[in-house]
Parts: sequence; structure tokens; C-alpha cells
Amino acid sequence: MKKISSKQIERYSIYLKYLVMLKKSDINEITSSEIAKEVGCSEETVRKDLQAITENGTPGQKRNIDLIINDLEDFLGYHEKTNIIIVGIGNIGKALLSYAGFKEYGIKVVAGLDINIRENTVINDIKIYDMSKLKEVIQENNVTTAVIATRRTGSQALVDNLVECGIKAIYNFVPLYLRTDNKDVIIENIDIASSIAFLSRKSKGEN
Amino acid sequence: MKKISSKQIERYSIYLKYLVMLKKSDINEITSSEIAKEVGCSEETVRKDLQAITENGTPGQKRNIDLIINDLEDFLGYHEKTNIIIVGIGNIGKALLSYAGFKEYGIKVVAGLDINIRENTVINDIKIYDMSKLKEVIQENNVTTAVIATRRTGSQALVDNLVECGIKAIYNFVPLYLRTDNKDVIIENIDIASSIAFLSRKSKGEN
DNA sequence: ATTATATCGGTAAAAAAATACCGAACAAGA
DNA sequence: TCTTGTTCGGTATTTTTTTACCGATATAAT
Repeated sequence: MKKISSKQIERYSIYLKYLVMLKKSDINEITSSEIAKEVGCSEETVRKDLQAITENGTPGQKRNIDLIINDLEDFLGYHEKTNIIIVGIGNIGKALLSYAGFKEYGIKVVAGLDINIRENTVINDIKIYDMSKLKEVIQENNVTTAVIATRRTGSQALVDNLVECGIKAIYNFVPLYLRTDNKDVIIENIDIASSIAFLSRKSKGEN
Repeated sequence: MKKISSKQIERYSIYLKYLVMLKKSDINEITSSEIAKEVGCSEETVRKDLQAITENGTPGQKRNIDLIINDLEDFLGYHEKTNIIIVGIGNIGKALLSYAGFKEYGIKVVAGLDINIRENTVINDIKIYDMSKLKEVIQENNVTTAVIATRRTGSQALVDNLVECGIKAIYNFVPLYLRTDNKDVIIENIDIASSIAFLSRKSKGEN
């Protein structure tokens, strides 16, 4: 299979949302050019994107939306059941524990972790454990994906620890660039405040 | 000034975090190749990146970290004071109201907004208003940047409304692809759950 | 002072991504 | 059945991004 660029992946997610929306309006077929128009890229780009992950359309015929949606969801991993843990139960951690949006992407938060946790803490039906239980929680739940939202201090050590425990994917809300030498592990660094600051600056023009 | 690509911008943010970390260890000078090694890109890329936003270094001499940090922060907009509002005070909205990370990027949350708000609601010293006050709040605080974290329903209409009220930058946590035809307005669509699902799938290999 | 070392910035080359073009194929209507 | 209109997928072109090369220059050691 051909390599798929990150920009392509972003577009997939946009296509999907658009198609799902159409589906709700009982529209069942669509052409590449219609998608292109909505998304704001060229018709050819859409075709090339779709060719990479779904079966070819028939010339002269519109594409079946259900089929595309299914293949997009497949590609984006929504059909897989994903167990995750959330490490760091501060403001963001708590919000994620209660976030309703996970379900439809197949994500289940199986546990939260933090330091200084009282016994039997539960948020939104999710049990919160003390950090000392980290390895246990990961192994017993067969988790390979972790979201971290701790303070800066010790976050790189936490990453090392998570990798050690068998975590393969880390979604990082700590405003630091965290990394690992382990090539089997992916880390995605998110910095909300930084992104907003830059977005704002960009909107003010002086680029 | 030359055009700066989005990948470049990502790297800037990584450089900055690395340099700030070094600074804390009382390191004051650095070479492009050292940065490259840390970040995992080529030495030439780092130089080209830096050339675009900071003054040239001197051959044979290491670069002054403070200088680079300052120019990076400038470019990324951290030195500007940015007022923002948060629309939609659910889980994520609340978390953002209490998020400590904004300050160091020059961001100040001046108000929250949602429907069905009781009079005099305050969270983390930030006043929460009813949506009916939207225009008022935006204009009185001279806000041009909004974060939205509402439900899906009506979110596109909200965007249209925000644009109407003079908002120029929207950071969107609603899991929909929201857009505007106004070319002066930038919208950045974030979908946490989708990103995590895809990250997880990617880590499991079958790409 | 001279030489060795290592960095610098600019340009050129390579790689990757987006876009445009084109003949072929299917559907619909005459 | 034949014609017209529209979409399809593959290839070619352009654009963007990354990487590599190169002579020049500053520092440090001899």
C-alpha cells in the first residue's frame, strides 16, 4: 500500500464528517467533485485520496456514501475497540474522563491515574488509581494507548515509564515536547495554549 | 518575508521547548546541529528554519539561546496579549477556564459563554455569560479569538454568529468540521477523540 | 602567525505533495 | 442504438518541502 501523508489523513477526517452529515440528510450518493467543493481542495486530490483507501468508483456513477464512510472509519481506526488510560487527573484529565465523544470512535477510558489519590476515587464511573499501580493497570487492562495531562515536572520520566510498561501510543497534553527512543512507540504532542496563541497571531495578519 | 510552512511552524514550537529546557540547565549557547540531533531533523533544516525568523548566526560561533528563544516566542505570538472567550462551558470548556498554561503564552480568558447560565456564575474568577450576551462580550472586551466547545447541534450557526460579531480566529473542539466563507477568519478544527483513535490504530501497525 | 576545526549561509539537487490533463467507460435520453 | 454529458483512474506537470553540497569565516590550538 502506498504511503499516506499526514495532510491526506487530515482530509480523510474532514471527508468523513461531511459524508456523515450528508447521510443524516438521507443523501446516499456523492461524486468526488462535490466533496472537493465542500472541503476546498481539488477534485483530483479527493479522487487520489479515496483511491488509496476505498475501492474504485465506477465512471459516470456516483459513489456510495455508506461504502466510503465505512472505509474511512476503518482507516481512521474508529471500528477498533481501543482501551486507553488517562494519566494526570487535573483539569484536562477530568474533562477527558467525562468526555462523551470517545464512545463513537471506539475508545473506552478504562482507568485514570494520578499521584495522591484517595482509595476508591471514581469519576464518571471510571476508577482512578494511584500512580504506583501504573504497571498493574496497564497490564491487566491490556492498554497500549495513554493520554497524559500531568504537570511538566517529571513528565518525560513518566513517558519513559509508560513505554517501559508496554504503552505504544501516547497523546500528550503536557506543554513540553516529550519523546522516546523506542521506535515502536508514537507520541503526539499537543499544546493547546501554544496553538491558540499562534492561531490568534496568524489571524492578526503580520505573517 | 518568505512563506513559512506548517511543518516549519511545528518545528519552531519544538525548538522553543527544547531551548527553554536547556536554558533552565544554565546552557546559553547552542549550534544548529545540536538542535537537529534533539529534534530529529537535519542540520540544514534547522538552519533554514532559524534563518527565516531570527538573525543570522556567526560562523564558527554558537548561537545565543536567549536570542533564539525571544525570536521564536515572537514568531509564535507568545509576546502578544491575547484575549479570548470560551463558548460552551461543558467538560472541556470548564477545563480550559481553569487551565493554568495560558498565562505564559500571553492568553487571557476574559469570559465564558453558554446557554442557560445562571446570573453571576463565575469559574476560576472568570465570569460566565448567557449566549444572548455574545455580541456585547466580544465587543466590550475587544476579543477576536474564540474557543468553542459546545455540542454539535448548532455549532456551525454559532461559528457564523461569531464571525458576524467580529471574531477572526476560532479554535474548535466540537467534533465537526466547521468552516466559514469569510477569508479573514481562521478556523482550526480539533477532534481529540478522532486523533486518539487514529494514533492508537497507527501504533498497532497495519498502515 | 599559522593551521586545524567546525560552523555559517546560500544555492542546487532530490523528494514529496498537490494539481492539471487526458483518454476511456458508463448512464441517460433521443 | 447512438449521441451527449459526466465521471473515472492513470500519468504528467507544477509546486512545495526537505536534504545535500559548497566556499567562506570565525575560533582555538600550535
